[in-house]
Amino acid sequence: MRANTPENMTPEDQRDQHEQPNQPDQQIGEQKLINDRLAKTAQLRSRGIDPYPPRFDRTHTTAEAVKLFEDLEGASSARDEGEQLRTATIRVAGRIMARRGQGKASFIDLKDGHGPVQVFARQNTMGDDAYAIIDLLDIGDIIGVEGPVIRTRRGEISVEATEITVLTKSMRPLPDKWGGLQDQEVRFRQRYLDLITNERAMKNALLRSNVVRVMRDFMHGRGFIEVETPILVPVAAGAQATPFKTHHNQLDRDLYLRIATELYLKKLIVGGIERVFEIGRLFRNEGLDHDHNPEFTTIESYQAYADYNDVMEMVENMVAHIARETTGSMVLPEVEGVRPEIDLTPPWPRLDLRTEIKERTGIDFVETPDVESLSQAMRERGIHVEEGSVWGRLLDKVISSEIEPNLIQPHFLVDYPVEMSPLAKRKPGTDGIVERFEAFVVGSELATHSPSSTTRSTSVNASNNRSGCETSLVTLRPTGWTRIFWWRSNTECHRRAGWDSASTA
RNA sequence: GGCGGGCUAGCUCAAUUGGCAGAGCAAGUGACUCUUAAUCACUAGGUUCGGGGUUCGAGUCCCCGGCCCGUCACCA
Repeated sequence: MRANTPENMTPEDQRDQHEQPNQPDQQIGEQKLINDRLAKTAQLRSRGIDPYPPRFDRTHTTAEAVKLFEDLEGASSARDEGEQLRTATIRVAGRIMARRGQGKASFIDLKDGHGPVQVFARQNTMGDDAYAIIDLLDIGDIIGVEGPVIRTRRGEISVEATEITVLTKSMRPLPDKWGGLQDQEVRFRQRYLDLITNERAMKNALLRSNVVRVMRDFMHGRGFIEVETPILVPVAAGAQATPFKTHHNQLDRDLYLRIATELYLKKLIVGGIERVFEIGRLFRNEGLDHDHNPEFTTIESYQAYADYNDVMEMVENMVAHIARETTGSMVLPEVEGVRPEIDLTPPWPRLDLRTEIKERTGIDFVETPDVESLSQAMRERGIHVEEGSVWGRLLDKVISSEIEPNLIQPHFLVDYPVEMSPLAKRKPGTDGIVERFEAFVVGSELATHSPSSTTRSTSVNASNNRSGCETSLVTLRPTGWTRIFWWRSNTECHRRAGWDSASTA
């Protein structure tokens, strides 16, 4: 819009015009918005107001303020009709999310960590001088509000301001109050903006904290003790993944960031602890996408004298318990267009791997015992065959592309061929089958009890350095093990719908 | 790494066949003492991701580069 600009002016001419003395305040773009706020900050200071005071004595959260009024309303019932109810004076604090001027009155939507509350500010309530501060407020500022809680004529429970205190003057505009912040990169790199703007981001952060707390309680309730084991390790053992490498200067020695917690937990079992778990970060130097972050959190547990049936029982009960404790139900509601309702109620079906593959694809891995026959069967069904893959790797591809995406409701796949997990416990009475399971929910892997070193064979262990050679010195008891992946992405991960969308419940 | 989609005002998004770069929110000024996506009037705000090319004329077409998203592959 250049209504005042002659059509034949170049952009340079216009810029020159902007810099002329009669338009000294002309600013462009975002800088103008910031300068407006700097000017308001200066005005606050000139009135003797500190725009960044050191503390504020809050008496109520927004949620408590609303409840305070509701309790008063409930107690006074209908007999005080006609008289406006008014609580005692309280003080709330939060960020200005929106404001609506109405002549010599204003409404401010205030949000703190517990939710929103409306502030109702009137000039004849606050007085002319105190009300004047309204003009110096912007969306994004943090303010403290003192006054009683009332219900406005239109029914909104509001703090009726007698005094407003600027706690933090904000310099940059917030994202659109209605459209919010959409750019995923900005959301992840400026997480604070996402938390301010998108209610779901805040809910997810709180949900995650609850998930961890409940998970921890669950494990303690089952007699597991929690430990922390080394993250900087001389040998990155316990999984097949590329580790991050680092160096300790004083020792002049290369170290690795752990790729699993497995080895040290196993040592604790050897040492006599019977049930142990660790929640912590693992680091894997590999590609990243929405399902894979180089650093991610797992819980890993070991339970002496247990087998994979015991561990499956634990996993399904843990997950269902967490869902119930954090969302109120073991059934996660449908997310439109993303996934159907998910029922986590145990027990989850145990699917025999061989049977499942046969039913889904027609491939019987017992009848395709070598790379050639399995590759042939895969090609016939249009499954990508990566040249040079070993047999176990090929079968893993069949599972991940044909079985896993279909396991929307929670399931366990059990009893894997030994070629896929050469170090796992053999299943008694079978030929070439190991006691391995993987749990799947919403088409992706949730937990595993698998490949390495639940065996107690020293010879096998000694042959595989990365799977825990040190434990081969002392024999491991029969032990059940699991590793549960969750929130592999540090950032919000919409494809992990099982956890993520629980927050929308 | 392959293929596909995208990058325009602080934010969310338009722009027909290549023909004057727009709107809503946010911001500024004014009106309004019960609004809640407040309303009304006016104002300002642009290196259309970067570079090169074709053209009378490029947000639009071509080439090079960057970044984001999706997908397949890799990886687990």
